[in-house]
This record gives sequence, C-alpha cells and structure tokens, in this order.
Amino acid sequence: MEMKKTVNCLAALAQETRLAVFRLLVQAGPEGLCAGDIGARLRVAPATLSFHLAQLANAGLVQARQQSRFIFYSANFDAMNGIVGFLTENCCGGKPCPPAKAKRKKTATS
Amino acid sequence: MEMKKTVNCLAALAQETRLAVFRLLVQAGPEGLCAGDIGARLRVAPATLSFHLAQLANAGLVQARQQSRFIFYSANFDAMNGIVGFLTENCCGGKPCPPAKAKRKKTATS
DNA sequence: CTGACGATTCGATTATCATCGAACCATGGA
DNA sequence: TCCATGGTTCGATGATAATCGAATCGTCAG
Repeated sequence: MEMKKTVNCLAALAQETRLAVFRLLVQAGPEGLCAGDIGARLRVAPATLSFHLAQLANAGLVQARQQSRFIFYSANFDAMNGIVGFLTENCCGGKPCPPAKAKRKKTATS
Repeated sequence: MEMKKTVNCLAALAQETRLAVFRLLVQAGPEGLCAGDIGARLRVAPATLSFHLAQLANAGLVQARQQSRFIFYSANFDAMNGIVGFLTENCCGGKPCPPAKAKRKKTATS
C-alpha cells in the first residue's frame, strides 16, 4: 500500500458518519447490511448515505453486492489491514513503537 | 480513544503533506526534527508547513519542543497506537480480521 | 406493462480545507 | 540595544467536502 492509497483510505475514514458506517459494517461481518438498514440505524438520509458509501467504496474499504432489490455493503478487511500495516510498518518500522498496552475488550456497543 | 478523537487523528493523517511529515517524524525518532529541516526535506513552504504542524499537534499526533532558536517536532507514538488500537479493536474486535499475511514477525507458531 | 419501493444521481448551497505572500513574534549573537 | 534568522499568524483565494430535496434508475410483484 503506497502513500496515495493510504491517504484516500484515511480520508474516507476521517469523517464521523463514514467511520460509523464502516464500524457498523465490520460488526455486521461478511454478510454486511443493506443500505436501508445502515441509514435506519445511523439516522442518515438516503442521499447522504449514498454519498458516503460511494466514498468508502471508492477508497476500497467497502464493497457492494446486489441481492434482489437490496444492495448489501460489507467491509473489506484486507483494506483495513492494509492501513494498519502501513501505519505500523512504514510509520513505526522497526521501532519499539507499540508499548504493548493492555488489550481491553470492548463489548459491542451497538 | 473515542470516536471524535479518532476522526480528528484520521483527518490529520488524511492529507499527503501531513502524512509525509508524520512519517518523517516517526522515522526521526523521539528527538524529532526542527521545522526548518522538515520543510527543507519535504519542500513545503514555511507558512504551509506551520499550518500542517499545527493540525497534527492539535490532533495530538505530534508535539513541539523549543530548543534554542529551533522548534523540534516529534511524533507521539501513543496517539499512533491509539488509532491502530481503535481500528483493530473497535472495528475488528474479536473477528479473525488479520488474515496473517506475509507479516512474519518473530511470532513463532508455537 | 404498471405501480411500488430500495437506492443512486443531480443540483444547489453551505462549510471547511489547503496554499502562500506579507507581516509579525521570539530567540540569540554582536 | 539592534539585527539576523527560525517560525508562526494573518488575510485572501481557490478548491474540495458535506448535506439534502427532487428526479431518476433498477428490480420485483401483480
């Protein structure tokens, strides 16, 4: 993953609604959720949501899959790992960057 | 690290110049680099660089330290880990998110 | 085909961001 | 003190982002 692509992914995630959408999709797993459900849960207007989903898809963070009349969106875990990889390798390459914090388990707060 | 803060950090990193600055600072280690050096290496005008450094500092990703006439900037590794933590915990919490790619560290499969 | 509904696209509006010259502030040396 | 130099702040400008109503497209049921 090079710089430009990383910037795109970070930009896609650097917005409250989109970050929320992405997290929701990750929690939803590979099946994903259809656009309507996402909008309903996050209280986002259809047009606005579509705009954000397009951004996420364009960054390669989510993918769309049509199923009957619904369009399901699911998170792209590879892209996600790519970002973390870039941040931890290219940014912290070799250094004792991670101070091995306590790994707190977070209960899924829906 | 909660949502708002994460969005701020991501937004700070979601810009080519700032991401380059941040990476440079991480590579420079705890000592950091003075503003002039950063600008010289990245070919960024003083005013522009100052603007970006302020954004990074505001997001808590870098810190400034005055040393004589120079101002040294250094990366905040904790913040960095916070982002990765948020992305990997809250977003991939529990799931088999990392497909364990070619990232072979000394983690023996033992 | 027609109607209904899920979702996207278009268009306009408003807000925020990135850039850089010029002016300014701060530190250290003479 | 005065000056040179490292950095920042101010102000203006052009570019990009976010939002949402209205119109449109696509799919399915009848």
